[in-house]
Amino acid sequence: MSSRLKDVAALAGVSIRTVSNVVSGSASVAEETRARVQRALDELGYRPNLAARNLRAGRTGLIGLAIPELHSPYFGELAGLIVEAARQRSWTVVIDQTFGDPDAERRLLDGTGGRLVDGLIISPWSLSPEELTAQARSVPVVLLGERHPHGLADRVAVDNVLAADEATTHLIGTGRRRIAAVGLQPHLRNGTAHQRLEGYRTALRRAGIEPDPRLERTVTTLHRSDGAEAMTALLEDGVRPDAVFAFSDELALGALHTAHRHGLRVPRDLAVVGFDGIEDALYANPALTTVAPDKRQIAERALQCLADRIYSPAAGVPPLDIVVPHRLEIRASSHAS
Amino acid sequence: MSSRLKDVAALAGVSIRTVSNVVSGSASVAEETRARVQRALDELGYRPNLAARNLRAGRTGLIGLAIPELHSPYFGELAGLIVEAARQRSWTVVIDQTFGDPDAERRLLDGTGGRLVDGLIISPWSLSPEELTAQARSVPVVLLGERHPHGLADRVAVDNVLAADEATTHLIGTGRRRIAAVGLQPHLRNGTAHQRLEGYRTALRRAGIEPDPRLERTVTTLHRSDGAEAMTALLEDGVRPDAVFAFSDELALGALHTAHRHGLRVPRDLAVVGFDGIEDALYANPALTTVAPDKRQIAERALQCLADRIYSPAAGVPPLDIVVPHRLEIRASSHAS
DNA sequence: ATGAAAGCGCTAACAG
DNA sequence: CTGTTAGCGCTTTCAT
Repeated sequence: MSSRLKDVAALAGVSIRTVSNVVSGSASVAEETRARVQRALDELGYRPNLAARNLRAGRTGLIGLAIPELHSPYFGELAGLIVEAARQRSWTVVIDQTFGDPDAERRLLDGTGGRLVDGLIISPWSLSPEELTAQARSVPVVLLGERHPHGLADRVAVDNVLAADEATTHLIGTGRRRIAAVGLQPHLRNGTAHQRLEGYRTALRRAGIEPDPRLERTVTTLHRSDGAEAMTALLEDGVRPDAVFAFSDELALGALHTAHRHGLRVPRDLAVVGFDGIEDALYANPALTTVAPDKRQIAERALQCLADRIYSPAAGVPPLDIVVPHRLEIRASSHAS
Repeated sequence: MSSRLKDVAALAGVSIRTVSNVVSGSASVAEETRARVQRALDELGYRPNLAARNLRAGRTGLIGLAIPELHSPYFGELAGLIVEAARQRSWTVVIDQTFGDPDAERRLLDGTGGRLVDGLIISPWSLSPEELTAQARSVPVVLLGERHPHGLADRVAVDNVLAADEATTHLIGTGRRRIAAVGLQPHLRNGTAHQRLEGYRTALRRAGIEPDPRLERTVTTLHRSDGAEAMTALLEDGVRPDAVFAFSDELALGALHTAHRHGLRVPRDLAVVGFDGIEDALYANPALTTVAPDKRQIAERALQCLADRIYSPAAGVPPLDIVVPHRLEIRASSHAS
């Protein structure tokens, strides 16, 4: 088995306390003693037991990251940035995938299953803002994406309404009139898709175009296959879109794929715009125009919020609602036809 | 602050022991007592302190997953599967990104920084097999991908030589003769790229084609941008490839992108095959042929190895070298020209 | 069926 | 500068 401070102390012929001091480097230790202890440390291959340290400290140095799924590019990229931002603050990240299961989201929020992490970053899919509010919270929480009406937790997100408006306005500016919206998710309580729809409709109306319900398409998930199916349905239903605004890049890539299969030329016959700014979008053929949230800043701000809550004294600070900037990356898929 | 067993016991008027029994549901408790304790539990919103439980148990229920980067699709997909497979075994995953830094890989393997996880799954990039062997190990380790010559840790991987041979043979079968290999990484000690190169050359020679060094291309990383650059270089160097076998799907997608830009038609003018079986490949335009490792099985087997090492009594079992199946997914990007 | 108490490995307050 | 010891919150052995 692995050795403990006691073993090292015995071997070096000093007290446990001295070994602890050498390990932590905190208090000063006589040079000769330190050398002897260090030798014992090396000989036994001592590794501190973090469970014990955590119990003692009352903190674990772990933060939870709860996202719907790790395999989708958006969440993969975001998770990578969060893990890195956490590491810079000497935190370690434990990852939970909720797959949009409302029970899983609830369980993580209310801490059933035990208190392990010092804080939680969660990107909720299935819980409504009201339910998010209702959940008891055992540690500081940061919400990604979802709005939190009564402000009981910090929140970091882009302005979805504005971003969708900009994307749609851009399409209108390239001469498109029959712009489909792909990505409605009425089965989820989550408000993100709704906000993007709102921005889309607002932009249309501003341009004097009345939103056509047949151009607004529901999807089950945000994956490429859903985008491909929605595109197929749009083409088969004969609603003749001249552009697609997809609520995720994956949906957009699926739509692009179907468009190619049907012999449509992008952007000549059909313009396509996505949302998320994933790496794939840049290398798609043609390169995909996308609304790119500043993911690095999302990660950074979320961790900053957690750090403030965890380390700062009182719980006096009111919940923050942090709006992170986004950029409309215009690429070949939405050039003028 | 959060409440402890002691607080609940005091409120319910029972001993700590009884509360613990109710929480764990292990020993039998009188129905009336249980109800009273449960009420106290609910009232105080008791959440077990996992650090304490871990210290007591001598295990943390955490396993480490160390991968070069989370944002790349292959590792994102793999990490998602591993997190899910771990959850089914009641383990939680903490993620480390090494970015291929040899020091980071060493540190994780030898447990410097303390013992937190019960086991470690690591996908090494920069350490040579020899170095991997030399590292002291504080917990069971499973290596993904890299061969471990002296067999001091379990290893799970596809047969890279065979898989590369198959991919190359497939390209030869479509009539290609000038097949470029993109993805050599001589600056890394890791042997994966070398194995794929070996399979590639073997297939060429079997078909009577002498490998042309000018068709073998080095990359810095396995990202799309590297694939795009390598493709540009291939075209500018005038070596006129009629096919590209890329050692990752990302490289292949980058190459595909560049090919399109240069007006080449895939697969007519150029066939492209990737490696990894990522989701993007299926939705690329044209859909990308790829060597797809059974990632679910990689995750499953890796966790099985850890479980055996962690729970099984003696360390008698010799290290396993598990070869996971792969499939050559033939798609439009490599159809006959 | 329940209570009392030891002890997991570590840090830090207290003593010397 | 270094030794002794309490105690973090939990599980479990030993008693009752």
